[in-house]
Amino acid sequence: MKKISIKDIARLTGTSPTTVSFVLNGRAKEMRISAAIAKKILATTKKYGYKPNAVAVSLRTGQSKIIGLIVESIGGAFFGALARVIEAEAEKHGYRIVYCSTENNVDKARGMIDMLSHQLVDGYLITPVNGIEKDVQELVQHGKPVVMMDGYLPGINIPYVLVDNYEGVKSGMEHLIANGYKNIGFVSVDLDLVQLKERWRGYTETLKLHKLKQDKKLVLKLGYQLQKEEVINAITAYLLNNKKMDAVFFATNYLGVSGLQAIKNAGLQIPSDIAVICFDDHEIFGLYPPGITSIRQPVEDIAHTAMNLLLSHLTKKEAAEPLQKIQVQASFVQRGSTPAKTPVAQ
Amino acid sequence: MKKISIKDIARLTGTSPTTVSFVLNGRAKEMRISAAIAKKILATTKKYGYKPNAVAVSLRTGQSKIIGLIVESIGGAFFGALARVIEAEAEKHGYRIVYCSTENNVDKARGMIDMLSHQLVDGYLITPVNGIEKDVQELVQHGKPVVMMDGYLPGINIPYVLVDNYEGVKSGMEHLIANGYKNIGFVSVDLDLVQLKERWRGYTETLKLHKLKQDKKLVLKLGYQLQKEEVINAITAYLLNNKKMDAVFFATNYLGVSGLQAIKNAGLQIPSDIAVICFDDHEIFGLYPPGITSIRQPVEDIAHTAMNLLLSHLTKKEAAEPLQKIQVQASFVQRGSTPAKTPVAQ
DNA sequence: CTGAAAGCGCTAACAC
DNA sequence: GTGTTAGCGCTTTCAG
Repeated sequence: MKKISIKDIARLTGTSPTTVSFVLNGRAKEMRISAAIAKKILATTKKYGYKPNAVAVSLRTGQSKIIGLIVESIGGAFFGALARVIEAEAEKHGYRIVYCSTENNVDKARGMIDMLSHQLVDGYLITPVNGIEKDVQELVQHGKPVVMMDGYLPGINIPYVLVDNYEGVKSGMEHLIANGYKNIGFVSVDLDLVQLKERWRGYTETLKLHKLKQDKKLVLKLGYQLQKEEVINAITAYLLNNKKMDAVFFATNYLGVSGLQAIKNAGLQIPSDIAVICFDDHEIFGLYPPGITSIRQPVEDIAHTAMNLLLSHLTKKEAAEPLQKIQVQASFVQRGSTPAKTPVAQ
Repeated sequence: MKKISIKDIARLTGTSPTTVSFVLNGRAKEMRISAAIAKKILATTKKYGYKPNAVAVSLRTGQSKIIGLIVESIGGAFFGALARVIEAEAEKHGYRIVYCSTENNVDKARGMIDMLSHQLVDGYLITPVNGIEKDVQELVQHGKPVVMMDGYLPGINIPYVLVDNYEGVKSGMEHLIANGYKNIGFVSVDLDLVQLKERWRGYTETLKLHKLKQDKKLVLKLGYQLQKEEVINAITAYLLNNKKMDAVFFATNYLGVSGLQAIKNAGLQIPSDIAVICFDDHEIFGLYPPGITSIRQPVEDIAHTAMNLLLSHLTKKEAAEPLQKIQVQASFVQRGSTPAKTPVAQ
C-alpha cells in the first residue's frame, strides 16, 4: 500500500496539484474553482484516504502547527492538569503539542530547546529552569514566540503568566497566625527560582508583619537532587529537632507529600501535634486525614492564559504589543490540618 | 537574525552542500574528505550555530526520528513513570517522543493516529482503546511499526507487552482468601478492554477455585465517563448496600483512590470494617493509613521492553521476526489494609 | 576527493 | 478557472 500524494490525486481527478491543494485548503471558492471539480477532488481524496504530508507542508510553509511544551516534570500533578487544558486549547486552534520534560536539569532543558529549535516547532511554552536564559534569548531572536509559565527568567524580557506566589503564601501564613500558630516552620527547595523566592518572601514578610521572630532552625531547604527517601528522612529529622514547632508550611506539593510521610515517621499527629499547610494542591491532600490545607494554583487559568498569549503571538505578524506579564491569584483551600488552636495548647 | 542553511555553510567554507552534508553526518572519512576541509566545515558550523533543518531532513529521508506515544491519559500515575523510562530509552537511540492522550475516547485516539499518520512519526507506542482497530491496522499496512502496551486489540496481530493481569489479581485474591476474607467485592470499569477482562477473570476464577460463591451484589462496574464525584458516590452507595462485604478489590488505581474517599464518606475503617486491595500501585497507597495493599505493575519493565521492541522493528528493514507478545509479572505489595482476619471477626 | 543536480511533497506566484 | 513551475533545505547518486 503506497503512500498517495497530491500528484496522484491530481492525476486521478484529471486536474493539477494546484487545484487539489486549493480545494483541500478550503480556498476553493476564493480561487473560484468549479463546484463539480471540487466535489470530485474531495471524493477522490476521501476514497483513497489521502492525507497531506505534514512534513512537506511544514517545509514549504515554515509552519508546523506544533507548539513545544517544556515542563519541569512530566507526570507531576501540576503538569497533568496543565497538559490537559493546554492540549484542548491548542486543538481548538489547530495546533498540536509536543511535550518535553527537563527534570529541572539545565543540560536537558537546553538540549530540548536546541532540538526543537528553529524548526519543527512554531512556539514555546516553558516552565523555566535557571541556566537556559541564553537559549531562550536565542529562540526569541530567531522570532519564535515564547511564553513562560509558573516562573520566569529575571534577566530576560518575555511574556509570562504565573501565580502570585507571594500573596498565596501570605494568605496561608495569615491563616495560620490568625488561628494561633506561632512557631511556623517552612520547608522549601534549594533552587534559585523566582517562584520559590517569592514563596520564601511570603513566609518571612508575613512573619515580620506580625512581629513574629523568625527562627532559622524552623527553616529547611532541601537539595533538589535528593531522592524521595532522602527528602523524607531530612524532613523527619527536622521535625524531631523542632518539637516546639506547631505548624509547618511546605513550599511545593511534592515536598508536602513527602512531608506527610515524614510526619507519620516522626510519630506526630496532624493537627494536634503539628498543623500542615502546603503550596500547590494535590489529590492526596483532600483525602489524607484530616485533610491538608493548601494554597491552590489555578492551573487551568494559567494554562488557558498562557496558551492564548502564545497563540496571539503566533497569529499576529509582528506582535509589537507590550510584553505581557500576568499574575493570577492563588486560592486558599482550608482543610482539617490547620484548625484554630485551642487557647490551652502549647 | 536569519536562519542559516547548509548552502550558507558551503559558501562560507568554499565548498559545496554535498561536502558539508557528508561531514556533518559523520561520513567524512568514508567519503574520504580531507581532514582540513572537514575541520573547517565543523568550525564554521559551530561558529554560526548551524543546525540542520529537521523538517527538510525528514522530508528527504522519510525519517523523523520521532516516536508517537499514545496513552490513555497523560498526567496519570501510570503514565508518568512510563513516560520517563520511554523517553530515556528513546533518547539513547536518537529518538524523540511525541505524546498524545486519548482520554479513552475513540474519536480522539483515531484523530491522533490520523494526525501523526504516514508522516511525522516513525513508529508508535500505543495504549489501546477499543474502536481503533482499523486505524492501527492501517498504520501497520503502511509499514509503521507499532507496539502495544498495557493491553492489546484482540482482533489484530501486533506485538505487545503487558502485565499478567490475571495472575496479578489472582495473587491478590489468594492473599485475601488466605487471610480469612470471604465476602470480597470487586469494583471495576465498564470498559471492554482485555486487561480489565483479565482482571475480572482473575477475580471470578479465584473465587471458584476456592469454592467461594460469587455474589453479584458485591460487583460494581462503573461507567468510564463518570465524573470523579459520581464515582465516589456510586462506590459509597455500593459500600453502604453491602455491609457484610469484608474486603474490596479495586481494578484500577484511580478507582482505588476514589474508593478511599468513598470508604471515608461511608464512615468505614480500613481494615477493621473493610479490607482494601487495588490493582496498580499509586503514590497515595503507601501513605494513606494504614497503607493500601496493591498489585504493582512493573511499569519500568513494560516501558523498557516495549521501547526496545519498537526500536528493533524500527532499525530492522523487514522485521520478519515472529510477532512478539510479552507478558511481565506483577508484584504483590502488602500493606496494612489487608491483615489476617482475627478468628472472632464477622 | 569534491561538486552538480535531482527530487522528497507541497504551496503559491504567475501564466494562460 | 486551472495548470506550470519554482523552490522550501536537505541527502545522495553520479560525474568528474
